[in-house]
Amino acid sequence: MITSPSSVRRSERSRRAILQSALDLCTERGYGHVTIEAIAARAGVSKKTIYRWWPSKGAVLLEAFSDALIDATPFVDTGDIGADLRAHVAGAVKLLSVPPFGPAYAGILSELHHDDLLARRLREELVDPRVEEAIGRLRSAQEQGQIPPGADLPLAVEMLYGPVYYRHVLRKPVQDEETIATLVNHVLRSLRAPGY
Amino acid sequence: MITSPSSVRRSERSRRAILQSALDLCTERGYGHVTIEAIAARAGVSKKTIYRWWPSKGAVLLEAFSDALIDATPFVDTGDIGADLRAHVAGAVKLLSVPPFGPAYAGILSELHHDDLLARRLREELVDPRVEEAIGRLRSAQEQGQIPPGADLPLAVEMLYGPVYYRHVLRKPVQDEETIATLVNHVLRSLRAPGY
DNA sequence: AACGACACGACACGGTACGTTCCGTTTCCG
DNA sequence: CGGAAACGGAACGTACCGTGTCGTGTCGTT
Repeated sequence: MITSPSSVRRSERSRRAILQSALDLCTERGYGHVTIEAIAARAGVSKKTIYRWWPSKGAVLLEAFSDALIDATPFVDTGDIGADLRAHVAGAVKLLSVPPFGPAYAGILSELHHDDLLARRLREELVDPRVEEAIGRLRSAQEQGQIPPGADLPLAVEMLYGPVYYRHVLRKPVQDEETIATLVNHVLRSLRAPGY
Repeated sequence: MITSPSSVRRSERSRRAILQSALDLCTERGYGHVTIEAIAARAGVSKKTIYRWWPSKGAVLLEAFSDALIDATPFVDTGDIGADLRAHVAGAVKLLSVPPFGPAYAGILSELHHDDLLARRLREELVDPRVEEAIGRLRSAQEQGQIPPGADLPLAVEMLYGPVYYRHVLRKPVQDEETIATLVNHVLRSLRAPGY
């Protein structure tokens, strides 16, 4: 997320304080009260310093959220694709269910429509790579015979992610473990079943 | 969407001018430039008049968008559930692909995180009723033997809507007809296939 | 060790949109 | 025909935006 100067003289202290302050504000007062001015005040930092390294508050939160999501939803391979997908989706659901990460991601998504740069960054730096990883995990299962050869793996990933994140956008209560398991099972079934 | 006074003396002329101006601004200048002040100026209306009947600009656009979506995606029953679902989803995709409705809906979704009232209204007045209608259409197919008796119909609806709308949020290029057909087929397969 | 470049905190600026209030006018119900 | 209510217009203070300026301090360079 580092933007232009990319200098070695950047203050790591300020960077951490900014990211942490942004998340704290998100927890305590909600995304709507996360403003550049509030972040600067809480972090003991000049607004100029924030604008020097990030183009918007969405970009600040994307950097903070991105690390958390990657940690919370690793792509493991235990050999059981069903169990692995359940654990993966459950990780995302759990992360989204607790402040500041749920509100932070909702807020980031809410900026996309008027912030082309942020939208591109979210896709290129977070969504697309993770979709690729998910496809990779499915392909591995495919090679082990758990998924038929001709299956539409990219579509499968969308059918997994789509409901989870769209529900988050609509602010419906998050799914429980059983719902996740049912979703994963249905997606896998749709790949295995004979053509329509 | 009428809020408090609910008076018969309300100016229908102003109401129409406000809704149309909001959509026009969305088309011409983008959702970001749709402000209460801009709507009022274009509609030749006082800001007070807008605030009297709607709590926010999101509520104004929701009223305008809601009518359009309901018109564009009817739930028909030709007896072929696959064809009907394809037509239904295609209607939604097509509506979202053209201004002002695509940007308008993205903008409405972007307000949900800081506007509890708007979120509730969207769910109660648009999303939930349409989910129910979709379930109803699936149940009809179920009674005709096109879908097994024990199928999880609510989940099926989420698997249909989730990918379409989440892609819209992420601003990925909209799906083509073939992708829609594949999605519908997979969802129907997941209902028909034997348990995992 | 001295220099010079650059990130830093601070503060002030004009601009925009917010949501509210007041006023005088118009419209329509009773 | 009288009065209540919605109306358009204008102005208000507040909040945050993104930018500019300035003096300070801290690093690399020589």
